[in-house]
Amino acid sequence: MQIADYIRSRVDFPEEELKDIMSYFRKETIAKNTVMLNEGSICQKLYFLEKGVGRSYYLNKNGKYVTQWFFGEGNFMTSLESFFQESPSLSFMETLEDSVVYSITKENIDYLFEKYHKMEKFGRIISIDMTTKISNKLNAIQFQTASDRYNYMLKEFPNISMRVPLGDIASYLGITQETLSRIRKKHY
Amino acid sequence: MQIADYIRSRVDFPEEELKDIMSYFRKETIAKNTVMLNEGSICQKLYFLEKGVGRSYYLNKNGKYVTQWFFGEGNFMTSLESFFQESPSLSFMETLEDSVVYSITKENIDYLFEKYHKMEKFGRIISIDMTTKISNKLNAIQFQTASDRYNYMLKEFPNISMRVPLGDIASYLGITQETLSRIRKKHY
DNA sequence: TTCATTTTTTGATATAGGTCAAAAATAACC
DNA sequence: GGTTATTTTTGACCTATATCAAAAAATGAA
Repeated sequence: MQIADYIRSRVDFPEEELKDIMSYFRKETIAKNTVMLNEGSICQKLYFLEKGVGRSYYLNKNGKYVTQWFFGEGNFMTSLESFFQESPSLSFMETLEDSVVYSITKENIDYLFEKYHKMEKFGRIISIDMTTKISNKLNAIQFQTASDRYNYMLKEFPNISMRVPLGDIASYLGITQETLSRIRKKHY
Repeated sequence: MQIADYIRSRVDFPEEELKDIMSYFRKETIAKNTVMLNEGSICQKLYFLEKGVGRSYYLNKNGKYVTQWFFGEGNFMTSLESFFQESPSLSFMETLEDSVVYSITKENIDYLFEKYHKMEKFGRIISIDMTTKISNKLNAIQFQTASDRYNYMLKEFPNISMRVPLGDIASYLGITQETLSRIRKKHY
């Protein structure tokens, strides 16, 4: 999915505004397993993932890496609070495949928010979408068995579940990798 | 906390804009244990809770009511997707105490979003805040023991934890009420 | 106040999923 | 292509928390 199409699908910008907005995004290619953001540093960019997969994760108090979120094609990828509040990130962010992204800086997106009323609207709509998605995860995690959680994963990230390490998925779902392995076996 | 102060704290509206915005909110008093939104119906209003406590909850597939979120004084209260996407709500919403709220309709808030660029900004900021909060809950729930979860609850909702039924908190935290009761006992 | 209802606590037992350890299967690299 | 490193699977055992049941405490209505 192209970023322009994605934006258009959410807010009907006049074409010349969209063109201007697009000019602030920079295309980048990022190799597999590149850590794009470290814990403690401030997230400098908002990425739109055109191709590839990424995840955010953090180091929990038992010294284990826990996946917080997966990012697939056609989605924005960032550490939301760190980027928007310019605060030290609590999590890491990395690519899990060679990826093609479009990135924009905080400065530029703020400029666009100021410049275009519709850009703010776009920001609001995207944020509400994100809230809904996280809320879905929460509902899945909170009261469901390990195997229900895996079904949620398959539904929410249909084309990611088979492309990323099992351990990353297990920690995302709050179960151990051994348990996930056994679930997959039953699942055939 | 007054709603005007809350809005001011997030975005610096010119006073006359704020005044106009305020005029679209209607003060309401809602008695304890009033169901404000039913599962399946479309959430008609966004509420700002000036006084009282509320919660949203849903009926899970085992026929149990599960608290999804608590709303305390000085916060907005709504079913986000239902209100903004005008879709049937997946959850119920109720007051847990006699409450004083300021409400606004979807139609009016959309009008204000269109009218004031800064209103869109306010909407965006609020949504990001909400995402952060949900994300905090998720991190607490996902990998922590029952007792850690209760500590999260105390921290996130300091002045709510002692005002609402134990069973409502237990389901919010994804544990049984018996377990929560035992935790509270140890807690001294 | 008293009685009925709801909520919370306590006790006994069961179980889903965790932990630890090692084997098997894949993937990465010279 | 063979060797090493990484990831996944399998097995045996354990523990935190669920479940079920019933007593105690708190709340509310008349």
